[in-house]
Amino acid sequence: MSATPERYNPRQAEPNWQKVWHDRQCFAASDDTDKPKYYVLEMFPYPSGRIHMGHVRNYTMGDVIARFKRACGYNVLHPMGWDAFGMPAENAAMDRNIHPKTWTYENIAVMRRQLQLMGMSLDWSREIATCDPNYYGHEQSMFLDFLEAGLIERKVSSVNWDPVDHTVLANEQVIDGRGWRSGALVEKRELAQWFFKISNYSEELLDALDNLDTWPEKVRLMQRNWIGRSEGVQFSFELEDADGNLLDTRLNVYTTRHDTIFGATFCAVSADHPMTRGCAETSREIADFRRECAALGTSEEAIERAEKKGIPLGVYARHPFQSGVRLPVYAANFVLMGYGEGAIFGCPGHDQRDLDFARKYNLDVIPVVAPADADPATFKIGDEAFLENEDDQSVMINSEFLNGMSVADAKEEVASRMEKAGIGTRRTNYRLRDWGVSRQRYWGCPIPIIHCDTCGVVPVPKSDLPVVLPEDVSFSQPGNPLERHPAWKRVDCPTCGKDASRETDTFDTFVDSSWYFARFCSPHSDVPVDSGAAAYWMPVDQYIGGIEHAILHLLYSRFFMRAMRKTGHIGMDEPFASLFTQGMVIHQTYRTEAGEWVVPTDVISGPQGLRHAETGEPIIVGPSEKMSKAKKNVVDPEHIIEQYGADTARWFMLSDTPPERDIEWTEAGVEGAWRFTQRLWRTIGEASQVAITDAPVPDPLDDAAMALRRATHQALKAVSDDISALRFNRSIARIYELANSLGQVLKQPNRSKELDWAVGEAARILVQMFAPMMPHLAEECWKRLGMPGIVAGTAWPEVASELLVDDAITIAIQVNGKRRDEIKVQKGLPKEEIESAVLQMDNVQRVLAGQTIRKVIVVPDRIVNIVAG
RNA sequence: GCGGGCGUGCUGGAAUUGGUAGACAGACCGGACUUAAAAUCCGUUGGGCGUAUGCCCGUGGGGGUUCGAGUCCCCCCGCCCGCACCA
Repeated sequence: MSATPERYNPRQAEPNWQKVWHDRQCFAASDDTDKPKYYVLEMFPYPSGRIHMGHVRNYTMGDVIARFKRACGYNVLHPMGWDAFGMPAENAAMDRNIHPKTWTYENIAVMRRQLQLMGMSLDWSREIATCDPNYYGHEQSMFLDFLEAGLIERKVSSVNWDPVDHTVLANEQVIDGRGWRSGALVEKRELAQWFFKISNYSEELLDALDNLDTWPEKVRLMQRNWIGRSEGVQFSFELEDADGNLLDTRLNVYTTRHDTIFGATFCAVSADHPMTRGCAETSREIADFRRECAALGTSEEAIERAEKKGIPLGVYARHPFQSGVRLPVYAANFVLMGYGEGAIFGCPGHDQRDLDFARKYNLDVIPVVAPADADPATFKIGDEAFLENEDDQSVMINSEFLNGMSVADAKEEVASRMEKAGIGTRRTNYRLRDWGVSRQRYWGCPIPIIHCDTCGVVPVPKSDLPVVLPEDVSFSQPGNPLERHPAWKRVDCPTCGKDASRETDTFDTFVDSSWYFARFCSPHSDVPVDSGAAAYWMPVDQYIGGIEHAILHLLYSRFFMRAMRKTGHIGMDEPFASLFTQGMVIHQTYRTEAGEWVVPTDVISGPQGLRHAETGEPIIVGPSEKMSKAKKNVVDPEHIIEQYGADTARWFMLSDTPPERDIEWTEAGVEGAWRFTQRLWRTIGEASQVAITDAPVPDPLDDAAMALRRATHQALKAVSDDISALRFNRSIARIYELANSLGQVLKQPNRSKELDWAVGEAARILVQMFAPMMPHLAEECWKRLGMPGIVAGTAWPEVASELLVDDAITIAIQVNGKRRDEIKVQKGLPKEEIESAVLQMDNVQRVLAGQTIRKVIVVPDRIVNIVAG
């Protein structure tokens, strides 16, 4: 890749233009509130070490939007920061004996430099890192405000506990019931933890989704399901013992299928239900069963997939409407304590889990809903529960006073009767649970709470904030270093002055990322968010990130805004006006015959197929998967930049594949992008030989000049629309088209003056159009064309709308739906005239020979379809 | 288990949202240039029949609605993702 004068050399050009942009402070967002604002934000990265291709894709998309909007006259905020707390830093500390802080800041330095190499138009003066006390101190202060506002509570919940590492494990860290690092059998353990009361906002968070109409439908649906609103009835059963004696406790259950009450044949309570706990004290079997359930883990998936099991508790529930009918009460592994009342009645005919359970324990299965055309006497349930479909005309059977009713009517009737009898109430229930934010870890934001033997839980006074993490910690022993720190924990109680101890739990890192976007508005303010700056910049106009954050991060952020509003920190509810979720970067996987993963740079193709570059072993190609260190199918962005330049990498990321889909990184694709940068350079070089003038449009224009102008402005319109809609792949196809047209014109000898004028216009607009994608090359080309200033400081060109419509258009002619010919007509020609012209055409006459015309459909400017037979 | 998504040439994808399927790109093959290679330029490429400017088939499979379906509806097949302490 030696630089000849003919070739564009990104290694020289890119650092040069990056310096120019920096010196001119092109990308610093001013707080000039007179200008219309545009806030574009990509999800900030975790500083894991080096940027990866996923970052390149994400940040390139955001940068295209930022540069485009800036050119369109907006005051653009495009900041960057670091989601800098989290477990990998602690893992590094344990594995490599490096302090989490050192590790994190070293990574930040590397990644900041790499992002700068990419030519991102970021406002670095606003950079924040969540592990900086200047950031997390404000987080602590908001926590105290939330606490005072009643948005936070402390309660006990169960976690996966690794008894060897003395740490809580994420579900994904539990593999076959054992801790991923220690291999120890994982226990369920009850811990007192802090919760944000997000469930206070269940209904609001759900309803407000309707207004987020520029979010992907998929994400809104995922959030709706996550919040999980259901309409049902909460009611209580009377309980009796084996001998039929009434007990003094009742069993509360929640159900959405109260219509099936006559099909109930058992009750089931969670293994963590107080009733089960009570029974476990006197029964060894029940205690064992509880232990078995605990080993299942806490994930809903594991619980639902597990074989349905239970154990009788020796008590019976009296049917509310059928005296003498009693239902055995089981503790069961598929009933979740966190949902509803942690207790259900089982109706095996109409719920698959209940049916599986009933079959296992030989319980009765009574069908109570049947298709309208079924015979109630013979309708039976086989291996599949009969579920009511939405449009089903099902009717109630075997249900006394409900017989013959629809499911909806039966629900209504049962709810009313229960309310009248005083045993139940209608209730809207949500699946959304409160957000547990306590983490028993070091590298996170300390929770600003003090525990005092006398005063109990005492908030740290705001004047004592921030509670700063101690740096002199060791990771040589398992467990949380804060727990065993000699001095940090000890503190005087702010209320009574006696010896007390600090909370040693830190926040879930989702707390850090739930408000960083608001902090970017005023990153140096001495309050969490400056209200004036936030009122101007918020909400984020375009948020871009991975689909993996579709639920938690986005839902927590939506909650946080509401909590911040309630405590006076911000004046709006929704953080992200528009959301875009981009796909992953994937790559083929390579293995040796022995099954070892091989990095792509070690694979060479030779006459005998793919071989290992060093050992010569044959290489087996596997499917394309998300780039991961584990499978070694990674390509290092910095390596690509060194080889081809940032513009080529950026261009490749935007070409061909729609941004929401997974993109496959291929060497051939990168080569193609590289060749195109060179082609643009040559084309612009040739165009620069033509005098570029700012003379007005020559009048009249010859046909060739007119055609090129049309192509230019049609491309400009399409590219503008496509960038606005984040359809980068389509805008790139249009740029190729214009580059092709311009290249063709430049090959023509003896061009007219008018055509050369159009060449100048096309070249100038072409450069501006690809500038958001390949900003360095664009600056170099701009200079070559002799244009004043820099592209980054130049307004987006205006579309000459009179050139967008061709006066003659080609429309297809179909006979019986099959295309037979086409006709070129004046745009807007009336139906009748099109019809008569078409019917006279030779091809049409030929195809129609001997047939009767039954109907002629003419859609002006679109199509003609002749129905004949 | 529950919930969601996707399926178009050899490949990535496009299709004005019901109106000429395959834009644009990659790859391959052929040609030009070159001592040669690279680069560049030109051309071919969904399948089948065929002398044809012609016909038939074709958007995972099957059925339906419609003058007209890649697009809308129903059923089926295949692949992928999420499921609350990874971030």
